[in-house]
Amino acid sequence: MKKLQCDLKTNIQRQLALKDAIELLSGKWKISILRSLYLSGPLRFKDLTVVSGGITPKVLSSELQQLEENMLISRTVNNTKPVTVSYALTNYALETLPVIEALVKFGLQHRATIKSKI
Amino acid sequence: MKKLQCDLKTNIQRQLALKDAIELLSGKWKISILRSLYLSGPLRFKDLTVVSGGITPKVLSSELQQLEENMLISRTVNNTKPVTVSYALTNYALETLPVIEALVKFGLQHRATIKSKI
DNA sequence: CAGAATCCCTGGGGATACTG
DNA sequence: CAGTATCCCCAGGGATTCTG
Repeated sequence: MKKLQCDLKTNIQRQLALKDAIELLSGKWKISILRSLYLSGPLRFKDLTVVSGGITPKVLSSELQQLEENMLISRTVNNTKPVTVSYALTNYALETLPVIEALVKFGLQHRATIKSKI
Repeated sequence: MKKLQCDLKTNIQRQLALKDAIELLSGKWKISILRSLYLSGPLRFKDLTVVSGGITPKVLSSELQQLEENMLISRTVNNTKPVTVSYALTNYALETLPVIEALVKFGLQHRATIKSKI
């Protein structure tokens, strides 16, 4: 009984945590952005528009701001001739790598099973 | 060079796979539904509305249909007095567990770090 | 180059009520 | 109970243009 209550409690905690995580990472581009930064290291605004493939500046700007608010990326301005800005993963963002890896793995499996069905 | 091209190619594959996975699991409730089914085993429609907490029948119905289309859940009708319907995870859906677990883990960490900041 | 400003628009999601 | 039928709404996204 004690055990059961404890389990219930932790499950609720986990349910809430799950919702939080989904909320943080929700959006059409955030996870792809994180993965790009992980693979390529710090990238500039323009690079991200290219790498992400098809995202418009306004939307990218929005996504980046949200990611920065949640401490998942850092923004640094470089004093170059025309000003450039670099975005990089924070250490904290490394915690999201397992999520991304799991998603990629699942996606690959899914593509494989789909292909075998056709 | 050969190696680099190969890496690029697999990265593109992975990028696409990632997009697919995100697409499949996108939605405000899908992942929570999957987790509930995983924890509790097969559940009926009504149960899912309760467990998910606040989802309306129309939306639940929509989410379930999409999940079924993607072979992540199965729908079975039981010949009971008033008809009942059970939803269960497919074997295939088990592949999503790492994703869910990773999300929960991240969510818990996030809550911890947030709490420590306040 | 890095973005802000504007305008637009679809659909995901919700509230409510109804049916078999 | 297990949904469908309607109606509704706004926020997430997008296209385009403009500025420092």
